[in-house]
Amino acid sequence: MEHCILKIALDSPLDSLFDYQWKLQDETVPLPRPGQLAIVPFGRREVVGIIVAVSDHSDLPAEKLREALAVHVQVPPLSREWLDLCRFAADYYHRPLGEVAIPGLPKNLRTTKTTALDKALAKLARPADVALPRLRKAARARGRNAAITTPVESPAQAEAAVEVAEPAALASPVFWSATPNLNAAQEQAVASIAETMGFTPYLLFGVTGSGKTEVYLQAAARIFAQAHSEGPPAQVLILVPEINLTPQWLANVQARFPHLTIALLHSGLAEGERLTHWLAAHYGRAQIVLGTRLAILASLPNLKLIVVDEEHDPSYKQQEGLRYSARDLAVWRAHQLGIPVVLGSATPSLESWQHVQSGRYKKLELRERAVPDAVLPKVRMIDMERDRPTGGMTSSLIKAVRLRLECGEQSLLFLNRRGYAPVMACEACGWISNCAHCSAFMVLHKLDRKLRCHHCSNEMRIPRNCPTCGNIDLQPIGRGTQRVEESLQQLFPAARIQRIDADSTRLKGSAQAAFDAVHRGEVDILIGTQMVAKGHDFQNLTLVGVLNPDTALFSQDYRAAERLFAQLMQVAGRAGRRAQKEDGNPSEVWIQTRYPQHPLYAALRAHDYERFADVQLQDRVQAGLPPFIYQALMRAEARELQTALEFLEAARSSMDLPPEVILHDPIPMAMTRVANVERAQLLIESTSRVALQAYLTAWLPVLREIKPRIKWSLEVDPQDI
DNA sequence: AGCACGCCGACT
DNA sequence: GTCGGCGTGCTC
Repeated sequence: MEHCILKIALDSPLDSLFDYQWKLQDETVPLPRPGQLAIVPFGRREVVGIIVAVSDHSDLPAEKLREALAVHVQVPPLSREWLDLCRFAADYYHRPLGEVAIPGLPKNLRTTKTTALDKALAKLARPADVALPRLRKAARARGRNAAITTPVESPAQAEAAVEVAEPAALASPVFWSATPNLNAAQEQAVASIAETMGFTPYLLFGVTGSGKTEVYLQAAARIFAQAHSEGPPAQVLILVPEINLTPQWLANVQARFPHLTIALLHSGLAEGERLTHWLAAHYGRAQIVLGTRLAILASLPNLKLIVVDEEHDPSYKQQEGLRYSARDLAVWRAHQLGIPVVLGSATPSLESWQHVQSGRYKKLELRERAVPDAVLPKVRMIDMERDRPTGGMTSSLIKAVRLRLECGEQSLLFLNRRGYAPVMACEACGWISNCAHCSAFMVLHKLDRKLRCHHCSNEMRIPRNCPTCGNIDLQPIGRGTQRVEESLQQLFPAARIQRIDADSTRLKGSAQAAFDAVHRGEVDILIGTQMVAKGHDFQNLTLVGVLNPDTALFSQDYRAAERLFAQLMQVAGRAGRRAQKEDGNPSEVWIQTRYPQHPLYAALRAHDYERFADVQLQDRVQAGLPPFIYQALMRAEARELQTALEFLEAARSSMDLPPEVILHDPIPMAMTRVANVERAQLLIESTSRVALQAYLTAWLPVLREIKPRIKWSLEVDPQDI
């Protein structure tokens, strides 16, 4: 045999593998192996693909086959398990394997040039005492948001780890620093996780401050210790919802495991760092991999535990391209490997809560706050009908902030709307600042003196007078964080006010700088969007004010209430993280609302997630909504709305329906037009996940034949409908 | 998705 | 006369 056939997955929407020839050389050159990367000609360009199989025949005529150009022998092959994970995700979300497997790899591995790869491999091979100071320095410069690898190996071992696929065993035992005592519930949770034999999904349910992090870390420590006596060092994957949370997590993890190599994987890394960290995980050298949702697709040869912190968080769902749920893939991956997975939350997703009810997930509950004497903040409603707000703030809330200022304690004001004002309007003629390209308003950004559409790149200078009637008295309507910041400056001229939202943190590192300022006590009043609500551990923060949560109460989106409850519980959790000072004020959460009696707020006031969840689940059963039904959503877009609707109509009638599957009417999307494209959607539902999947599998090839061809996509388990 | 080919409008 | 608009066709 002179040639063999490589079956290769490429990052292309074509749903197939591609066959290439590979010339067999003498015995000294090993045969390509599945999981290796290969450079191949594809059309007129050269791309990197993954060898999925090595075979001796192809179904294609020989003249169509081209030769693979090279195989990446520097990098050990991706494992069978990793390829199976990608294959599962590809099948489940109905995308080609290559579109799942390739984009998850660091860019520097996907180029035909190997200079960056060689550099990274050299870095990994370099003796620890040379590489480390440079990484440390870079990390410090970047506010600890960078690469921190702390190898324990001798130079020789580091070399070995780079050259062979299998990681070298650690010579030294696994250390971890002295740990705080656990309370009984924590101890039991740690024991359950660490003693797990085989696949077990756990829901770690506990309010903010109940010590979930401690449970993850000590469970990890025990798993490291067990693995150490058995074989290669174990790896633990920790997923967090936001990039901004990784520095705080990194500091925690490093303090606990100062001798272990930690890899970070999130989209904020520079490409070089990304490659180094990815390789550290791939070689099994990084024992702790900390990252955002994309880290779920990392190569982890010795994975023994997966943690998904704040598992309810919507950011675990990718909202473009391959629309996967990192949390769901985490559970699948744990199942595949026969290992425990811990989903942690104070406000679990209703999906996970339902899995607990049905016995599929095991609940581990932390009822007390772990810090002795820390008490749950008191939640109060401010009736906005009685106490009319000025500048977005009621007099009660202003008074509360002033009290905290006088005590030298920090306040957080939460408003999930960035910009100065969401709309600008002319009171004389009724003109409003509609975007010319989207069905949305242009948002007023006063500092930039711009009206800006948050959905397309459309910007314009704030008009001096009304574009239709010439009236010079244009008014901002409603308020965003910038406007509240302005009011606060007037109300509290001596206070140090910090705004944290997507606009104020656009520059790299600025978010971290802002959070650091808060931690150092250089900020009195913090105003922010959901960016500040998640996970940050503010020690001196004792007041949380929620300015305007009501809009979500009556939303068309059936998940809005669930999201609002989680968000409010989470932002409430920012208050009173530490033990209450003897002479201090109790931590408080003030919620401005026009519906103080609403059941959602009643549950919140009682810190009663369970009651809230049970009521929601009952509603969902009765209404036939997830998690009791499975959904997929097809979206189509075109210049004309009619074209998109007609396409979906054709799609709907293109195939006979099995009895368990329902197709709804095609409808325009809630935001019909974005950047001059009209969008419509078609909802597919079934009481059976298997029936839904089978239908989609059969349906997709039919859809690809529908003419005229327009842009469309399919999302499984959509979050926003 | 890229990338090229291919056939019709405003410019050096 | 050409630069370039995006329709459609192909990629082992």
